[in-house]
This record gives sequence, C-alpha cells and structure tokens, in this order.
Amino acid sequence: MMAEATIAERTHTIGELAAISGLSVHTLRWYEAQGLFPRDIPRTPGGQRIFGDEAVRWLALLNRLRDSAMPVADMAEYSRLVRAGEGNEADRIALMESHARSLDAQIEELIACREVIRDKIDFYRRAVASRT
Amino acid sequence: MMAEATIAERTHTIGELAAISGLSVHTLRWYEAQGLFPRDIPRTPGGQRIFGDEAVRWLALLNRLRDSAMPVADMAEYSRLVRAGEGNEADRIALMESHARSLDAQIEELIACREVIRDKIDFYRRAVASRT
DNA sequence: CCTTGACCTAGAGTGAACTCTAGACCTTAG
DNA sequence: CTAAGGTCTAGAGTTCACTCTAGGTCAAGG
Repeated sequence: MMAEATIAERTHTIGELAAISGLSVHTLRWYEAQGLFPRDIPRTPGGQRIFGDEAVRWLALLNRLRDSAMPVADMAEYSRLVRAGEGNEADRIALMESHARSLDAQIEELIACREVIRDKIDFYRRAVASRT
Repeated sequence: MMAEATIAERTHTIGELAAISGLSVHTLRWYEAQGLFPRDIPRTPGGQRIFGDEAVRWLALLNRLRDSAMPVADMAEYSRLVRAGEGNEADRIALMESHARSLDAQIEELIACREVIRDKIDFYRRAVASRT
C-alpha cells in the first residue's frame, strides 16, 4: 500500500500560492521576474505556472528575509547561488552571515529605540499625574 | 557674573545641523515642509534658517522614530501634538504606545528571523564539513 | 460548446522618503 | 567691494518594492 511515492508534493496555482504565502499574485509574478526562485517554475501546456511545496517553503524563507529588511537584490543573489547548486556554500554562508550581522544591529537599534519610547511615555504619564 | 542666561543655546545653520544629525540639508528642508518640527524655525533677516540645540535634540528623537519604522506622517502627527502645547499628553501617550507595540512586534519578528538565518548558516557549515 | 473566473504578458502607475536641479540670494573673509 | 561658498524656493527626478491595467488566453463546471 502507498507504493507510489513517499513524499506527496502537492501542486498549486499562482492564486493558491498567493493565498498561502500572503503575497499577491502580481508580486509572485514579479518575484519570478526578479529571479527570486531557485529554479525555473514549470508551466502547464497552456503556459500557466505550476508551483510545488518547495516553492511554498522557499517563499516562507523569502518572507523572513524580506521582513528583516533584506533588499530584493540580495534575495536574488541568494536565489542565484541556490540555483547554481552545491559547491558555493561559502558564498551562501557569507551572504547569510552578513545579513545576520545586519539583523543583530537592527535588533540592538530597536531595543534602544524602545527605551527612548518608554522614557517618553513615562515622562508624559508623570506630566499628566502631576496635574491631578 | 554670567547673569545673561543659565542655558547657552548654540545656534546652527542648516549645513551644521545636517552634519550633526546625519540628515542631508535637502532632507532637513523637506522635514520642515512636512511639519516635522514642533515649532517654527526662526530665520535671519535674509531668510536663512537658524536652528537651536532644541532642534538637535528633536532630530535625535526623530531619528529614533524613523529607525524604528515610524512613517513620516506619524512623526508629523506627533510634532503637531507637541507644537500644540501641554494638554494633549493622552494623545501623545496613545501615539507612543501604539509605536511601542509595533516595536515589540518588530523585535520579536527579527529574533525569529535571526533563528532561521542561524539555522541556514549551520546547515551550510555542516554541508561543507561533510565534504572534507 | 460555452461561459466564467483565474491566468498570461508587457508595460505603466503608485506611494514613501528622499534627492537633486536651476536660478536667485545671503554672508563673510580678504 | 568682491568673490566664494552656503542657503533659498519651487518643483522635478530617483529608488524601491510593489500594484495595477489592458488586452488577451486557459481551464473547469454545466
């Protein structure tokens, strides 16, 4: 029983993938044009895109990268490395480590900002309280 | 001695303020046009802007807000509240608390991203190591 | 078959936040 | 007084990351 395949890859239309990934259909097509997929997207005979679960996972990663302010150009560079296949791990590590450093800096910056904001809020609260 | 004033406010030209704040001269003029200063900037008889240390401190705050992704429109709203003077502390608190929540969300998001990136780096390191 | 809704491409348009240009004016050191 | 360099305004231009339009094509239900 269940002899066909161990991993059942589901396929998705671009509309389904949009619903799953939270990106718009327009954006997905634009992402493809920007080279943000690590392999060519197969098509139906009629020319419509067929995405696999691989694409779903890949977009989850891209969403992380974008949410941490990686420029699209850098995501494209990373996609290019993955597309090129094994052997360029050093480049991928370099790219990711550079981004990790940016991420550390962003987090530190935001924590400092939060302190400033909290001080402001405290200050206004006290100003209000002292006018009882 | 020193009878004139207890606080010696230094004045700055727009170029000096740009050097201090890290913003460009163009951006400072644009900020003023967007209503991002809590009071009118005085001018020389010839029409050139005169900034005080107050402006330096204000821009330090704006830089914090901008670095934590507050839209210019929100900074303008905050400036408007400060410009209006005492009495609207509740509004200022609401604005800042809303931003603090956004900040908390951003920080959480970035920490999650950092985990993903670190996992990726570890994965590539192991891939490289296993090819000794 | 036929309709209807999703999909296709190429390219134009949008919004945010700057960034720069042109041509005139101001300020200050010599 | 003059020259050099900073500043002025109004408005155009840029970059990024989408977002939408027009004019078609495709696929699935009835």
